[in-house]
Amino acid sequence: MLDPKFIRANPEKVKTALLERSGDAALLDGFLSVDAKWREKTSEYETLKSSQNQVSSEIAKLKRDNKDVSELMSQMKVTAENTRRLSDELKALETELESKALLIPNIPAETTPKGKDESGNKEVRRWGEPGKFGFTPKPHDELGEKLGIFDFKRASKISGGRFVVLKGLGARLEMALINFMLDVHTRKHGYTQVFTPFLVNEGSMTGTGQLPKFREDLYEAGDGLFMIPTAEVPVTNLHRDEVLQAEDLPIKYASYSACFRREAGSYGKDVKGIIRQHQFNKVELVKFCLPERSYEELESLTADAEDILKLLGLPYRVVSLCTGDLSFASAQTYDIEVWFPSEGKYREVSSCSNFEDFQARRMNIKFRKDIKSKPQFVHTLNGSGLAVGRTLAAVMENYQQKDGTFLIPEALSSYVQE
RNA sequence: GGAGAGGUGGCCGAGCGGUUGAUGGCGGUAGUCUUGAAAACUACUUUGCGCGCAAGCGUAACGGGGGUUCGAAUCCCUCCCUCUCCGCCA
Repeated sequence: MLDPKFIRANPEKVKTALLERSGDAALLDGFLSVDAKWREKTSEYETLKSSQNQVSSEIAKLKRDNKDVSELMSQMKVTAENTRRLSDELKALETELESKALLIPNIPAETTPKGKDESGNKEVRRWGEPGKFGFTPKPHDELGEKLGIFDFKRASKISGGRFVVLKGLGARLEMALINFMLDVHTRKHGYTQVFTPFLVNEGSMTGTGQLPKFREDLYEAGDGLFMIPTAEVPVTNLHRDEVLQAEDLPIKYASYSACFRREAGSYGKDVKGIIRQHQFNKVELVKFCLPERSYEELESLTADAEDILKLLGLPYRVVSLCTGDLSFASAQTYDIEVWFPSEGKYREVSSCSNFEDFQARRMNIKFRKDIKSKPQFVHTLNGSGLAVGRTLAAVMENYQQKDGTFLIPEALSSYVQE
């Protein structure tokens, strides 16, 4: 959510930003007109309420002196009627205003490249050289099925499409990657590990921005609960409605979770392999930090995620998403893409974003500089560190041998030893 | 799932429907005293929103929502959450 005061003061700026990220400028006009009505109604209501409060306390005094107040009270019946009516109108406007405000996306950072879609994204850097194979490299799903470590058939029997069963070394490697990533982030990069519920309530989904706009992407579990599409949701919401101490910032969490996505709009995309699943594992990095430091923190968070690929020896590149490709809540995002030899291209394994105070405002997460200063919103960031299934696929493809087996990267060897 | 108890300011904890934004204590901040510290004493110590250049004024908030009333932390309804006991269960 954007700051209403900022929107009022800079309507043109917000409009430009909306158009850049292919948003709807009518959203803004709608917000502003309801906002104007709301402010007018607010002052009308508060004025009336003020006089009502005054008379009420007068009645209290008179009553204590045993004076007759029946006439005053019958007069006040009318006033009470009016304040009730105004308050109802005000509430309706508030609801409308809130629902409009929740649909306005974040404003892209100055440093976010301008562009209308994926083609406007800017490559920032590359690391590693794609390996040379003396044969045609095979896709990971083919390797996995041949080796008996992926079972798509049985997965579709027990669950359906876009699921996989990992077996033997496949299952072992998946867990190994999770533990390896968590170890690196906690021991080397200083994150605190958290393990959270995979089901969250509606308030949490609204806080991080999945709701109200992206309900169709989520699995609803009933009883008001939703299955998380990423650990970002429970972890960022950990500090919802809290005032943090400035000296505790930045707070850095690393969290493993299974992630659940309906992939409603992706029919026909990545139907083979384990690239796009309804359920997948991910280690997520989340930070809460001082506003003036959030862009430095974005750089270091991205570097922390990249470090996993370096340690695994997987070639990758970092791409800065352009305004048109930016996700709803983000001000700036770096995608980390790992090399897939069978496709001859880089594919996303991590998305690292600075949300500035967009999520913090929705979740009411503040900090206090010192005891005397007012609380203000923190900045929140997150990024995958990394998507586990895709990393496993990349390991298999990049380390594959001519005979259809693959080597295990040195960094993982201690994690898969029997 | 059944039975009971409870949700008040950073924390603990009061609160006959009427100067209660809320007694008191702890904590915190500033000051007095002291060579320094402690102790003691004094004062201050919630946040959101609207209006205003500002000082400030107004309004709202005692788990959430609704109701009764001139007036609700206090009464009624409803939902949520926590705890205890029983049942069931990895």
